Amino acid sequence: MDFDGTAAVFRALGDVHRLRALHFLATADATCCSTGQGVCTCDVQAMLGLSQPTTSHHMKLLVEAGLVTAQKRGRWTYYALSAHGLHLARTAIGALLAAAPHRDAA
Amino acid sequence: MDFDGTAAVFRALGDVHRLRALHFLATADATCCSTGQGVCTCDVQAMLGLSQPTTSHHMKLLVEAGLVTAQKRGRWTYYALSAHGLHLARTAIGALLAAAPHRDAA
DNA sequence: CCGATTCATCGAAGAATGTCAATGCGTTCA
DNA sequence: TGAACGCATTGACATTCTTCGATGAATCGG
Repeated sequence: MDFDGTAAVFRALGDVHRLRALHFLATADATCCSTGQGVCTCDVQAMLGLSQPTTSHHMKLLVEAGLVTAQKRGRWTYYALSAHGLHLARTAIGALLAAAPHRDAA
Repeated sequence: MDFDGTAAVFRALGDVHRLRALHFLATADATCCSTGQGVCTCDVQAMLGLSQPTTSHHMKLLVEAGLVTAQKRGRWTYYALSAHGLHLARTAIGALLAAAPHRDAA
């Protein structure tokens, strides 16, 4: 098991703003930014209410963790969820959950 | 969605030593410590190679995150996985993964 | 071209985290 | 009762993280 890589993914998930950004990417339709082509940095920034550099920093961390893909098109950078890091996380959680006492599985 | 609680769980998961401790709890048989009654702090400490206070600190964080239960029996504190936090984490991952593009072309 | 726009990077300040040595607390055993 | 044991807490320190303002790089419109 790749503890270092898995811990890095969880560390990226362990921030409220990043978690909110991921949830936003999961539920946003394409008609957000002025372009209507996807979710760009300014959309995430407006949703989070953080400064632009901070938003950019968080998105970079998510990309590095393999949770998000970034695609630069013209002036805008569009983000989308990536299954890479999410799979890593789910595998680890699943392995632990399989060994956990599933008594009150609520 | 409870972003704060979920982020707290992920933050607890985002450390190599804590991840290793969880994996240890998931795979350890009861014949570890001198007592043979379960996994105690000294077992985790020996496995991690950290100091006793640091180990205790990590285990406390895991308990607070709902990932581990602690039971004090005599002189020893026995730990076990808890489904509580793990379910929170899996639900969040599942929601994101359901919205992620699941074409594993790469 | 020139200005405006979108975003990334840099530098710094404050907060949070990981770590250990020293100490305290409860339990067990002689 | 006293000594040893297992563990939690405290205090301190170094590292990392979060955040922002200022600045730089690339792109589009006029």
